[in-house]
Amino acid sequence: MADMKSVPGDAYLSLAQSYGQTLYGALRGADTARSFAVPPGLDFNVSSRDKSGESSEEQSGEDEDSAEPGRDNEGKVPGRKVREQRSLRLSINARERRRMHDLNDALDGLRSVIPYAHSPSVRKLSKIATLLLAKNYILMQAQALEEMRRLVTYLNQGQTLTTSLAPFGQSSVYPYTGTTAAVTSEKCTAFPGTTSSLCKHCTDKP
DNA sequence: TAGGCCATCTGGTCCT
DNA sequence: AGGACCAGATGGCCTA
Repeated sequence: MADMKSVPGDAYLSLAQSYGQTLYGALRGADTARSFAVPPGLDFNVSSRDKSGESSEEQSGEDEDSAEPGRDNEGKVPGRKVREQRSLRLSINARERRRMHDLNDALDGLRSVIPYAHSPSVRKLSKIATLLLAKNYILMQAQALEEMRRLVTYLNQGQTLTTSLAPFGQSSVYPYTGTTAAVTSEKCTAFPGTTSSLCKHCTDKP
């Protein structure tokens, strides 16, 4: 929570812009549809009520009335306050639901850009796996970028590779060992279709 | 059947 | 006051 609050305004804006692209996006696969499906047991509060809007909320208010037959001095509709509270609660619930759907849309967007097998036969990444994989992917990209920078610097120092070039990272002239290129071909065991260098399970192995 | 994952509800807190 | 965010609780679904 503190982390969220500490995000600089500009960063938050840029995040929000990309976030808005996925907001209410039309791309909702089968998995997403499953995620949005309302559990049968929650139908009372969610699906039927949200679809019919306010009228259904009033119906729940009437339920409250029957349970609470008291009448105030002003002759107001019995349980009106209860009904208002119920209505407020339902609107808060709907807002929270929408927020979580937006969060899931963002996670889907994240899944779509990190390298793992996106075929239907492969199980969708869990939320935690998505975040961990994304973090490792970012770290790996940063490492690769740094390595490329060092290579460019090295080449700019006047060294010419006159001899036949060995595959990247295995050159006898280039002093830095290519870790990323070598590792990325290995497959992860925890997340099928993913390279092991992205997976904490694999990278943590001794 | 236990455990993992998920969606939803709910009450609390903070911010505008 | 209303909205956003968060965390805990709860129950459903799926898989090993």
